[in-house]
Amino acid sequence: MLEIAILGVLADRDLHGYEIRKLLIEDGLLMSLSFGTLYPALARLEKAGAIKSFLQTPSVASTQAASAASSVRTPLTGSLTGERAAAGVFLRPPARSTRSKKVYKLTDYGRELFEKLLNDDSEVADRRSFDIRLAFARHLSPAARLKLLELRKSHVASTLERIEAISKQPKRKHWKQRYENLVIEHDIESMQQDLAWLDNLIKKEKDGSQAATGNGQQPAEPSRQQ
Amino acid sequence: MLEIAILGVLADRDLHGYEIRKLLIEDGLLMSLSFGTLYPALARLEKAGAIKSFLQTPSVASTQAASAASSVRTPLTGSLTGERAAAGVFLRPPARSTRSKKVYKLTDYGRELFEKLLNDDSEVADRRSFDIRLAFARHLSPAARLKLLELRKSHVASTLERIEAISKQPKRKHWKQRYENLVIEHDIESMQQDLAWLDNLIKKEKDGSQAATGNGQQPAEPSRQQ
DNA sequence: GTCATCATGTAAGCCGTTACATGATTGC
DNA sequence: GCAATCATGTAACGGCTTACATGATGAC
Repeated sequence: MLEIAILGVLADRDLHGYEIRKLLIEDGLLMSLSFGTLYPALARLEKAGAIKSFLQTPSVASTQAASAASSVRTPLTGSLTGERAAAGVFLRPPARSTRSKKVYKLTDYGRELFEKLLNDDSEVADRRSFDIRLAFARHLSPAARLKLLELRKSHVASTLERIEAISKQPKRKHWKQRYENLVIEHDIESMQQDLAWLDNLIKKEKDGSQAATGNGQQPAEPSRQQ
Repeated sequence: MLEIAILGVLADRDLHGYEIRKLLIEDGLLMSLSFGTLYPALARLEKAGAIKSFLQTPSVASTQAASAASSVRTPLTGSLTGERAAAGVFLRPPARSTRSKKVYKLTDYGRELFEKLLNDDSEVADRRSFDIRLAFARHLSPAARLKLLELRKSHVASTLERIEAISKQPKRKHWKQRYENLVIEHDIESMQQDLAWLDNLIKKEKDGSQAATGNGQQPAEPSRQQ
């Protein structure tokens, strides 16, 4: 889930860890994200070959970056600090911080993986997962988008049915006042709202899709990038 | 969180693990609960002295049970187990299965712990935790109940504000169409609904409380039942 | 000079899951 | 006889959190 989010933001542009977290949180995609989760996740993704890091110092750009990425832990001492000192004088780059950062870039495999994860419908059950996938839905084909929404809808619908069945259990009849019931009734309301929202999205999606196939526009995937 | 749920159902009656799970799920308190979570949790609670198990076999009752429980902690009343033994013989217990089960009983300490956890307001942030505590709210004093609701309300309200701020970010303006926005707008709607629900509950709670102090009725804890 | 923010990590631990192991009893 | 359900557990692992360790830089 975190993986998708990371790959998703890196699909638009290269970022370092700290920035990724900031973006994910400030844009409302994740309510919170600790460094203790993020950095190991980045390490895992890099190890898997989905992303590749390069050190970014004010002057040194991406050519050297490749070499830095190879070593497990580059001694970023002596020469580097020297370069930085020199560079600081001339460039005064991203406004702030000359400190070396590890900037991550999506690899080809990473792009593949992103698409795969985005299309993997096994996790519609979890709202958080679904939300993140929907947030990146512009990277999906209209058909895949519709499938995502329909799947989520059917999941919510069946959960709703299950809970409605519970709330109608005979023993609940004389529990009307109990707090248990308040919770369940609230759950039901929430799901009904979710369902209505999904229905609405599905409708819009179908309209849009129709329009697109109708007039040759392409609202598909690559149109968004920068 | 699981702990509260377990203690909560055991507050009403003695149950064995399998039954606890069934109850918790069938009553809609938990969407799912695996044995791999439940049994270790029961073991932890017993080790902590909050619950105490005794073996229940169709005829042979708890004289042996006491020894089976081994007691890391307080050796509970012998008289209690005696009563059980007698009951087992006469009552022809739960109709089914002669297989030995470990029936759990809340200890005095367990009742204390339950109350403490129920009154511990540190976890209003998580809806699941809040829901479970609300479901057992009949065990709380009217004042504590109100506090629980108010705290949850203030949490949801501040989260809502945060997200509304995000959705109003200038950069979002020209993102109207983006899927990120759909997700956020949906979050906002959900929270608004939650807030309205909470407001309603709080109002009802206050009315009930007022009525009680006003006319001498006591809608405190036991009045709610049935 | 000190505090907030930027920046990257590690370690310990909680909470939960699935999968595995085991076996009795009931209903068909 | 066979499948479903009852019943209790263990092992391995996943995902996330907090707390810790470290240090540079910018703002006041």
